[in-house]
Amino acid sequence: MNSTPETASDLSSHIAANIRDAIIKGVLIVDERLPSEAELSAQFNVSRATVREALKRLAAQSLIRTQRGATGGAFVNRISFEAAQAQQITTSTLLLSMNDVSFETACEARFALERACAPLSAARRQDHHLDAMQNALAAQSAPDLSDAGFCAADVAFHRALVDGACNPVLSYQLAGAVEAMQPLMNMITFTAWSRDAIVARHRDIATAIAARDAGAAAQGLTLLE
Amino acid sequence: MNSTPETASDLSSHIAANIRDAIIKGVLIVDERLPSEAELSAQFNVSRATVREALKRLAAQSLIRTQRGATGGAFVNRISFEAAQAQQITTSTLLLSMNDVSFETACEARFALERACAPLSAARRQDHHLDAMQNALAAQSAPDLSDAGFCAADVAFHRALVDGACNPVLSYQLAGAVEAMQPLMNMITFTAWSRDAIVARHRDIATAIAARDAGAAAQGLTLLE
DNA sequence: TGCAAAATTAATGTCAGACAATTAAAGTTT
DNA sequence: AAACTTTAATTGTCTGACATTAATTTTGCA
Repeated sequence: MNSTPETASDLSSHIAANIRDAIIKGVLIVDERLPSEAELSAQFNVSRATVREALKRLAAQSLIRTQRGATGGAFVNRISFEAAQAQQITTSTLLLSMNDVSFETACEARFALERACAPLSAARRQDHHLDAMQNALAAQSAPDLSDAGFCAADVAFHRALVDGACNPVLSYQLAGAVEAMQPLMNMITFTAWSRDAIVARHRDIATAIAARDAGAAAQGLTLLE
Repeated sequence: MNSTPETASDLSSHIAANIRDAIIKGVLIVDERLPSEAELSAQFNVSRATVREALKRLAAQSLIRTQRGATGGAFVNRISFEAAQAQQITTSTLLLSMNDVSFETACEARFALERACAPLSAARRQDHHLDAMQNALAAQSAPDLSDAGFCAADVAFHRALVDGACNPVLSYQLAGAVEAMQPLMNMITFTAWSRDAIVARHRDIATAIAARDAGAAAQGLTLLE
């Protein structure tokens, strides 16, 4: 019911909250044009500069887009999973780096979530998901790969696994958890041995997913943890 | 490595992206003060109004906060799980309402995620989590409760279940999935029978979590789906 | 007439300068 | 020493102007 506390005393916060609520409640629908900045400033009885600051706030949340020109203006955005994911990844990453979350806590969350989508992924994965996993595996097997590169390939592998569930809601929710791990992992130095162990587990998981074997996939994830 | 595409040609987008990257890369650390608006406008060679629009964009993402007065200015925010959750819930809710995601898809995601944290919740739940579940159960059992009220209590129950895992990362990620379901559920009319069935399942789950029985909790969630 | 070029118009983007409001710190008085 | 006053720095807001963009209308000419 409530959208955001927003007790700030700024006029621009207030106006942004006002318009945001209208979008959330469906008073303003997707692709509908908002009144022009001049009209808004008249409606809210503030200057155009203040209205603009409010609109920039909304634009930062991808709630609106603006277009210049005669028929331009601010339009309600249809929030795409893609845009939302990008934002969520940024937020999740900062969240972990700023709140000294332990590697264990983050790992635990990630693996719990991934185990949840392993059965779905085993059931629904398509060829391109398998290809993506194989590519990531190949990348991780390169002997002269940097730690950062290894981690990046690791993230790619896990994202392919998650995307294999073919559920956009799941992919969206998990993208943050998976990607946000990367900086934490980058702080770890992988020995040749641990790399081999990880790649071996990944190989097991990929095989299980390819064979549509949910149990084996879950088991592989458990061992990886 | 990359933070946001941000190919927009606005100066304010550009400046916001610039500062955002500095925060993400750790050039600007938590609680550090940014240069004043006047200094920033000199540095970027733009007007103060443009700098302000950039700062409002960052404020909308909770990346900075501003303070007035002599020693005021813009400061890098430590993003709290709480604030991030609130934003994620807003985004998730809009995402579902704007992209005609089917009730089934959303449900599938939610239950998959919840099953993932059931074992952790069984292991770590504390008394106040159990209390929250019981309160939600009691609310849901009231015979003259509106559908919206029933859904709200449902959300409260599931959030208590998730929070029982005592993993802030997990709670953060799942809050969006759980809360965003509410508007979708509100469109459903529950018959007295289906309400009783749901409450019975919830009771089973609560009992299982209280008994630290992970298997029974997972089973209860599966039946609920 | 038909079509291309030019003018018009309406909107956002940017700028400059001013003043109001707020807050911490320095200074002054009792 | 404590309470009050002044000062200075900074964000918040307003006004009015001009630049830029892009759709629409008008004009001019073949």
